Amino acid sequence: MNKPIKPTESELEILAILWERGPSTVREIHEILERQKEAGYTTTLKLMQIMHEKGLVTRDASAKTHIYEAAVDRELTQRQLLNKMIDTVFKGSASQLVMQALGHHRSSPEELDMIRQYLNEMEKKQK
Amino acid sequence: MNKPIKPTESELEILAILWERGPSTVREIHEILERQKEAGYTTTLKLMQIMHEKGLVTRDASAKTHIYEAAVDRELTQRQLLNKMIDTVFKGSASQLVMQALGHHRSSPEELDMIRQYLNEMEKKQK
DNA sequence: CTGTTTGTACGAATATCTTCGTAAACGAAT
DNA sequence: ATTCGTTTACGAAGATATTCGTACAAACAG
Repeated sequence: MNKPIKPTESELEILAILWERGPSTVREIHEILERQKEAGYTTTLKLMQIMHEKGLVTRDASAKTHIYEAAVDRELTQRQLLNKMIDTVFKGSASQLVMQALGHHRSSPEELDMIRQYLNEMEKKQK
Repeated sequence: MNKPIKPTESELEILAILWERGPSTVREIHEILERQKEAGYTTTLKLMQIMHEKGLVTRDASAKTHIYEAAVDRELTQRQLLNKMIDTVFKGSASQLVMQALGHHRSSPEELDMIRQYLNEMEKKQK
């Protein structure tokens, strides 16, 4: 079993931005981060340096302004976080999580259709 | 907006047990906890005392052996954790979370049926 | 070249979480 | 009453996360 990726709250916020934008400078990340929460520039910098030490991001330091990129796979991270959550908070029942998620995060009919399709495919494959 | 419930990892594990068992003593919780992870008794005790300070649990201290009970609603907590996760890690798309959850946490056909039913009901109500 | 801006590095203060040792209180058994 | 096992209270150490000030380097403007 691979060691689980366990980013902290703050690290996750940065990862999310990196996943969305692709390779970015500290300043770019910082500016987006600032919209969501109060933060000093060096704070963001330090966080990203730590993430680099931990291997959560890679960086290109060839130019003066370094460019950071997510080093952990988005889907893999999502999956790990979800599984942990299912285990602890939903006593192992994924469907309970699914219903809870759908119940309170108003989804469009299109999204619901997509999920329905997905369900059908899953059932086919299971045979 | 109510202040979000933000239990730590360890606190969540304890809450999960309390939700499952209902009111319990420290020893009862500790014994279950021990099956999942290494932990000293006083460690569990301290955690639950802190949770009491934070208002995550209530306790009946009338007898020598105190009895603890979850003070935060299970569904509400689940919802808040999920919403946060959807926002940060799934860029706001609940359906993406749903598919990710279903895809990797093999669910039984019964569970899938339950979800399908749930989807239908949701769509009806939305009209 | 000199001063200003923009960036990284580093270290330290602070906060929060986790763990556990030790002591005191209590009840039950001898 | 003394002892023994169980429980709570308290405090502190260790680990991890968060925040930011300061120093130094590079690029840039004049």
